[in-house]
Amino acid sequence: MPRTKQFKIEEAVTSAMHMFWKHGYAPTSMQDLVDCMGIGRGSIYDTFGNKHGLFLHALRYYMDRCHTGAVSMLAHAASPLAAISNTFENAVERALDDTTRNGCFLINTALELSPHDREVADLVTQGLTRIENGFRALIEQGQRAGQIGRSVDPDRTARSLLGLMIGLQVLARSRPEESLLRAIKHQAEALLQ
Amino acid sequence: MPRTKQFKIEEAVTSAMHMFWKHGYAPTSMQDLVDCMGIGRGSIYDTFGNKHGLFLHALRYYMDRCHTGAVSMLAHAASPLAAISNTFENAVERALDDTTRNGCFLINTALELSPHDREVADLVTQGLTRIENGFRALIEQGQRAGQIGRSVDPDRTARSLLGLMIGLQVLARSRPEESLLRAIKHQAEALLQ
DNA sequence: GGTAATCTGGAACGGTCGGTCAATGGATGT
DNA sequence: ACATCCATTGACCGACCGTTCCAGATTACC
Repeated sequence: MPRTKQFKIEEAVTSAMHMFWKHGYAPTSMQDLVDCMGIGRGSIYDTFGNKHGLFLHALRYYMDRCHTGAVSMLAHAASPLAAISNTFENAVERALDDTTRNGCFLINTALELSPHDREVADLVTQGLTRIENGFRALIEQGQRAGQIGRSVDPDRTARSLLGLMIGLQVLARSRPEESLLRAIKHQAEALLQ
Repeated sequence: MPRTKQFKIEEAVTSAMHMFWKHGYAPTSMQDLVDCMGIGRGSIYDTFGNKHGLFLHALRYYMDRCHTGAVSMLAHAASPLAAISNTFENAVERALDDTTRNGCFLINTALELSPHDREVADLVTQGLTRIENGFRALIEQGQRAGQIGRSVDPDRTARSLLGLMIGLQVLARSRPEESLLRAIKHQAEALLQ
């Protein structure tokens, strides 16, 4: 009966995500989004409600993508310790390759919108907690495997790793010098001795 | 001959700084600034050129204030080790008191504008470098005083402390839970053993 | 092929944006 | 007292904001 959607929602959200990721929420105009998503204004409003709704979709999509990416990376890692190390190594390499200095969409959003936007803040908290819990689980696995010392406190160390990862992502966007990023990665590994 | 300025530039910049600090650059409108600074639009443009110029003034003012604050704090600290510990403790306490979740203006700005604004990026780099150098100097002082072990690498540890401090400030704005902030502070101290 | 349902792109909306400017006001030197 | 000159103000500007709406195109079912 009805005409079917002409665009792939996922592709549209992906384009919007990259736009918001690079420029942030406020500086991205609906016209920017119309241009980069390749669909009309009406279609955007019909599908996502408004700019804020579209942003939430983009952020959720980013978080899902990161989550599945992390899960598959973890599955291929040689050990829990290697998984953590790889996570930081990936972040460093992405930061050095990334000439557009995008950093991490979740963390960019945490600073821009968390204090003023409840819905976004909830998503951000959920995302950060997931990272923290991932680190903790890996530490505990590593300890059970005898690869990480029992003297390492899983709670506290997971939180410290989260702190270091956030610092890394902020520097990736604002001061992406290799020596700086590598020092932080090295420190993350040192916490697990 | 001429009429003298009716408002104190420093007070006006202070008001603007708090506005930008809380809301960021883009979401702060000139009308917001006119309202909070208590002077007319024309006076703002005469004195600071434009919105961007005013922002640079506000950021420079913030950095100077932080710098002098840090210097006086350091002068009163019992030791280099205590100075670093106090720096983190202050950050934690400010984050817990700060119900408006402002975080650190420099770091908020690093994420919002550094990739897209050369002048701001230069200021941010300078600010971050100053923090890093401050940590390194304190570590070296602590080592000379025999309070910090020789096994601590000043370069790498200063960079790690910078990473942890950034993480702390991001979390202050996005997820200010005491246990989280305290874990990071604790880790900062642990790096100096 | 008719028809109903939906998608689509763009014109148009009121509001707000950053920025300008002419008129007013007030302090100083004569 | 007056002339001078700058600070100050707020009305005003064109541009752009997010959002709405609609006319026309397209599709799936009868």
